[in-house]
Amino acid sequence: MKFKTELVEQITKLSNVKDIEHLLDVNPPKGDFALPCFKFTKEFKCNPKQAADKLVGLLELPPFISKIETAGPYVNFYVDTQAMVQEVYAINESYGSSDLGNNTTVVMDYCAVNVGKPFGIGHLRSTVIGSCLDKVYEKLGYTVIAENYLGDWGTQYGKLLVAYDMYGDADKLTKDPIKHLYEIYTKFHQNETPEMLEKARATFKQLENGNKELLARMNEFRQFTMSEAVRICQDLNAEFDSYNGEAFYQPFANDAVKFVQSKTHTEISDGALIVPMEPAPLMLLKSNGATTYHSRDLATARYRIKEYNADKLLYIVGNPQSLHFEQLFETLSRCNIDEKMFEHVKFGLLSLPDGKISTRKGNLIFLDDVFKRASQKILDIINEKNPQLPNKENAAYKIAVGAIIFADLKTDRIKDVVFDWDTVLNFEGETGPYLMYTHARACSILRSVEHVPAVFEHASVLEHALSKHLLSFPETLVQTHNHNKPHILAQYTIKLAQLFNEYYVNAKVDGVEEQGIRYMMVQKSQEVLKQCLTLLGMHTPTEM
RNA sequence: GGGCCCGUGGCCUAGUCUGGAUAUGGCGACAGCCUUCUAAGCUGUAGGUCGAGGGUUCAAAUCCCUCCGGGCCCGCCA
Repeated sequence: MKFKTELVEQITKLSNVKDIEHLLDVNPPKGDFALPCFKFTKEFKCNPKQAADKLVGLLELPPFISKIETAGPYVNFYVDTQAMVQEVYAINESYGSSDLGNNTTVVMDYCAVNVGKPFGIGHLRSTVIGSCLDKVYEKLGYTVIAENYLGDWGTQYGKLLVAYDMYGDADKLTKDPIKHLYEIYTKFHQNETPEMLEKARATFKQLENGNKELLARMNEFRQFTMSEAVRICQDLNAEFDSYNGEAFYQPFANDAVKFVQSKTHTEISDGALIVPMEPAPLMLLKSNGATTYHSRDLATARYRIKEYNADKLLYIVGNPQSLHFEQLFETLSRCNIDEKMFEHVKFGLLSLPDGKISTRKGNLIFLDDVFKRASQKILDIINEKNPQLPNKENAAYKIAVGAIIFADLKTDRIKDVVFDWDTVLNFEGETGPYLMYTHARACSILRSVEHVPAVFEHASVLEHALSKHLLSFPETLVQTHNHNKPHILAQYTIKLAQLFNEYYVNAKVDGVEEQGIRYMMVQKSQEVLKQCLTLLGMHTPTEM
């Protein structure tokens, strides 16, 4: 915010105290900005309270400061409401955009669906976090390449192929492919014997050796999986530039192994080729010579840097894989690739009230079912509150998706989440529907009230907090980007909605003297709210 | 045995990076507010040893150490 920047500049001039920008409290108990003066005592040779008084005397006040006062060791600054409202007036559809990214290219790896497995609520986290960061980075001037790194290689696909041989049904496969594959895969695990496992390994080996029949079948499974993923991701407003997965990168794996061998020390351990490191070595090749998850990831990283000209790679993958990525990044670093290029954007585990989710156990919750139940409940609410709303089913679905996305993005991604239907089906308070409803309310005013020019002299205390918050949107985006944490934006959006609703009930727009300025505040609030929702991957209904 | 993460009112949660004034909101509970732009809203009340102990500091939810509780991970799955 320009007010903060200018104030920091003025304060910085007065002493050698460093980093005033961080010292300045932007959300103090009194005023708009507050400066604690403890750090000035040495230079000013006095106590903190006297330092505060001295600073007030020395400071050349910028014109937008309407009041300044000391409170013990603090200096409190009050920003003139009218000055802020004038800044708000300048908000437009490119508000918050910047060239921070300077067109550097970031490859984001998220969603990562597995062939033959349904899109469960577990994949949701990666997808919504990744998609939000994708959009925020784009807005900040980065070129983002989103890759849905398909899980389609490894022994588990030997299992899937064997399972299909044993339990597969062509009719069921055409009717509901993903459910059927999931069924037979679960059945395989329930009945698994050492012989079956051996057969799965052998089958995968044949797949690796290029068995045409098996490859064709895998390809068929892959197509089914992808079309389902594309459909769900579309609903979630997540778009991918590539669906290259493990099978795609597999052919580059041996080259990657040679590359690592040429750059850094490797060892043979129990017949496997490893890069030794603490606390655990990274395995490049299994004792039978087969490539590993790690060698494919090394190949993938090299490919992305070379073919996509990536300057940065973000892996939006769950917490449990932390060690995997530490090992991967350490190895790349030993190969003289700058470690700073890589970041594991990790997130907490999603579990059910009765424990872990596992494809093998078959207790997965299908995302479609969550959408369905949430839509139904929202449809009931619409029928009760606004039965004449056009296209109700469609509206309910979009609101439901927004509710589910927001529930996930609202809290720090690092925290584990226990899936709970009551929470998911609550649409009041800090929820997606609350935000969308707030947006619809704003749109409703803009539709029904006449637009008249804003008179800045009508600015009052009512506009103060809302204006200040609107003006901190650009910093919020930068912070969201700095930490790769969508909840920073989500929390900002909640606060915006709260302030707007407060404004809504206290500042009537239609037919009052202040109509112009209030209409403008509603318009700008709606604009920023719309941007927030869009960046979070949610819809922006104009009525609901 | 080793490593990583989390712990904030009954429940969920912001703030921890970068120490600063009476710790942020929500759910649930209770009490109010629709003849006026959408009540999926707004206002108020009750509810807190910020897991525990020690240390650093003028100042600790925030930094350091120890411990406790929970989760996750530690080569031939990915």
